Amino acid sequence: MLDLKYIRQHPEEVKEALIKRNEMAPIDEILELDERWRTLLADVQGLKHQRNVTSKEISQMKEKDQVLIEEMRRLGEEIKALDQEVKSIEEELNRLLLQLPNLPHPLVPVGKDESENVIVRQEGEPREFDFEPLPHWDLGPTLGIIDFKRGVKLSGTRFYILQGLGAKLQRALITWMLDLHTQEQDYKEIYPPFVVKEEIMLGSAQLPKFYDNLYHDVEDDIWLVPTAEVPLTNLHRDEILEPGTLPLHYVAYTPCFRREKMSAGRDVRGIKRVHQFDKVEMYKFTTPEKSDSELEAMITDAEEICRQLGIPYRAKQLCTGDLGFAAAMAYDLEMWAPGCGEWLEVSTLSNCRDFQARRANIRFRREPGAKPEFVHTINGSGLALPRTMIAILENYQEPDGSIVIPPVLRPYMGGLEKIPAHRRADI
RNA sequence: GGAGGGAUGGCAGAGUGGACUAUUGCGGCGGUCUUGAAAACCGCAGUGGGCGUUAAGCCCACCGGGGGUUCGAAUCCCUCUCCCUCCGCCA
Repeated sequence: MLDLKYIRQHPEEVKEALIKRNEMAPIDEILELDERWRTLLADVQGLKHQRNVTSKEISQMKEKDQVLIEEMRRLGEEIKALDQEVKSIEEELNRLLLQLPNLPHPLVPVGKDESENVIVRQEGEPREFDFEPLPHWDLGPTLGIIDFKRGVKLSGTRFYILQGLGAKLQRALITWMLDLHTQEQDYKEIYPPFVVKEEIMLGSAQLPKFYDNLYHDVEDDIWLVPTAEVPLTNLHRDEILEPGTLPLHYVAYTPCFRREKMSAGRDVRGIKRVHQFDKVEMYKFTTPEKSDSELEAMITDAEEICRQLGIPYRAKQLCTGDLGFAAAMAYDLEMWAPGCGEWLEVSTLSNCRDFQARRANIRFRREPGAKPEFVHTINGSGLALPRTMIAILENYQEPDGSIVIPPVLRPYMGGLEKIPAHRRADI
């Protein structure tokens, strides 16, 4: 959420920044409401002051003045009416503010859409194949490690089953990534709930805008997380962190649930875009002046996963037109997948600055007794599992159809070096 | 799921309609004393918002959330959430 006071004081700057994101923001409407709100608020506060003073006078009278009390009763009614009006303006104002995306960081390249993102780095040479590399949607079923049909049978389109060494490979990846982030890097592991309350979705800015993309249980009014970013953002909700607490680095493995209503018809084959997937997510709470460098550090941490897996990848800085709703600055990491022939987005790393902190009311003090300030928050995948699996299967495939297991994962696979090509007859 | 008890400031814990401008203790900050520290003593305190130039200052709101009664609510009523105890069920 943007700061209403900031919008009030810098309306033109806010408008221009949002135009860079291709946003039609109702800034004028907000300013108008704000004006009315402040006028009414001043009025009603004056009346309340009068009531407070007079009530005190009444309390000190030996003989109650019935005329005065009657007058106060009418004042009370007037206050109640005005209060309601103030509240309804606040609600409208809040509704509009919750729909405004974050302002782009001044250093973000201006661009209309993803075609204007900037490749900032590329590492690892795409492997030369002396045979035609297969896409994972062929490899998986042939190897007997992905079962699309039974996934659909159980849960419908865009669900799948991992089995045997496929399931084990994913589990190995999760454990290895968590170990890397917690042991070689400085993240604290969190096991959060996978369902959360509505206000938690509002706090990390999934709601109200992405309502269509979330699974919601109406009976208990509870929401399935689309990413661990949601519970992690809200870990310190409504807290004031004491001096010296920041930065905080967290990492969590969770399944992620997405309805993908907005992507109907896109990426329908394979496991690139599915309703349920696993992800290891990094998250940081920092001071405002450190958030830029902490984002850079997190990108390096995510790249380390790509590097150690030995998969060619590139880092892209997102232009203003492609930034996520809550992000002020963001980078994508993409792994090369030779089978389906595309760069797969395996991580988006974003600095949200104080946007989520303001929504979730997460603050810190610089010094004991100092005024609380909003923290900055940073999130990034490290990494999303299905796409990492795709990249491994497609990059490490052999002519005989087997898959070489990346060396870093072998200790997590019981020393296994290959997923063999032959499959068991009963599956 | 059933029955009962709770929620007050950083923490503990009083307060059952007007002196609450929330008692007190601990902790915190500043000071006095001291070579220094402790102790003792004195003083200051939270959060959000409006007005005001970004100052001084004035004002409003906040005792788990929301609503109500009243001239006036931490206090009375309704409702929701969460916590605790016991019972039932359960991996």
